[in-house]
Amino acid sequence: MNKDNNMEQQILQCAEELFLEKGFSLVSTTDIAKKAGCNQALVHYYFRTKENLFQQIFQAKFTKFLYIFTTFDDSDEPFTTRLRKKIEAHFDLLIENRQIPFLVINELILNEERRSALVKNIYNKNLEIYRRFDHELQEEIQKGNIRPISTIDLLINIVSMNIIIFFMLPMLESQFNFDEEEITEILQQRKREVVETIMCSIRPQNK
Amino acid sequence: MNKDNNMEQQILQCAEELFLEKGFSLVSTTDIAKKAGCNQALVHYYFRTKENLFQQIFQAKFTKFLYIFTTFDDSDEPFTTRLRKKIEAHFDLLIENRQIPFLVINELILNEERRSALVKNIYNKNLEIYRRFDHELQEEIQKGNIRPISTIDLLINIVSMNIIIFFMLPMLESQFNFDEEEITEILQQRKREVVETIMCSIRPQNK
DNA sequence: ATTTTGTTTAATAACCCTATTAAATAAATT
DNA sequence: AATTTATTTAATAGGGTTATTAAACAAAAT
Repeated sequence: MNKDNNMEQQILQCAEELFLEKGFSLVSTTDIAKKAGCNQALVHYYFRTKENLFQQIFQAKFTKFLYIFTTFDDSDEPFTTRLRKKIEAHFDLLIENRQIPFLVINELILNEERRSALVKNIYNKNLEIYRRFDHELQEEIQKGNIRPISTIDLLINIVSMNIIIFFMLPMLESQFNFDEEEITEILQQRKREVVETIMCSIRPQNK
Repeated sequence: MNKDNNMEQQILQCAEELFLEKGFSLVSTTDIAKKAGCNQALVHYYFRTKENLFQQIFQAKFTKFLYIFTTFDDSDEPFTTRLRKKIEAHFDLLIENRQIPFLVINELILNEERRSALVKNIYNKNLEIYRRFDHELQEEIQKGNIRPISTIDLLINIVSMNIIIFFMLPMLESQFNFDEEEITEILQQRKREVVETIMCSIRPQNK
């Protein structure tokens, strides 16, 4: 409703918030219109279908969700230092977008078509990055700096431990009544613990 | 529709399958009736409301989901052996109920009332078990057998790594076309990896 | 100033949803 | 056999949903 911020943007913005909160199916175009302050038909005028609108939002969120698979730091710091930073960066990204894990898991499980489209997309785009990481990791294992582990298992471990706390946030907020400050602290602590757990878990056996 | 298996059971059974597959809101009482082979009104006759029907199913699933929080093995094996077994038992339970993680996460995030009711219930029922586990773990840490870690972080790590693969199953099945046998193998391998990761992650620093 | 284009709304078609009602059928009890 | 009770169905109220349409309004271009 800002003067040069047009209604199309407003709708997109409101839809994003609602979808993140409740997922695709629990948000109606009427809800979106109400929040954006416009007529329900306008949502369809700009985006034609609800599915369309959702796609535009979901794609970007999914990339963030898989950050750990889709970025590569080629500075000359040691591997473990870079890995640690990558885990932290992923976690920080999720802190800024706390509902992403819920949205992604939810829609990916529920909607076969979405799954199919996204997986292919991401897979093709990031294969090269994955290969470089894979190569580096297996080299470190060869050198005996890291215990043997498959690249995919390690990445899955990281993603899983990074996202889990965000599934628990609604509980911490509404059941245990933590306030925003406490939640921030819990998240920071959890981040440290994930990094610690991962780093410990890849130490070679004989060291 | 079996002769002594009455329709009430049939409805419950079908509802369970559908809820596990799609969650509460994407399953209608009409869907349930169709699957059970009866009139839609009958679902309401036996269970009055859809919410009611769902509750009966969800409660049991939730307990399984938190198995790791709600069981205690007091055999005289060493702590780490029992921990390993507990992780495996939890994972095996999820193998038998693969959609539980999705259902639980989904409904717990979406529905404040469900959350509230269940959390209190579980919390009260299992506080004693949690305390015993906590006591044992911290004792092992004192003895230097395990690196310092909070009990809750350890349990969260286990749950998170145990459940994540079940979020990925739909993708493995429909996108990468793994068949049932391959999935079984993937799950077994993932179980081993989780156990390995956890056991490695709690080794004391100096060993 | 008027036409053209873009934005927004009210109205509505064509669904699907839960829950209830009364009526029909089947089973159990007297 | 007749009556009571339990099971099942058809019909429907009252609500919500997406998407489209035609009409109203505003802005830009001629």
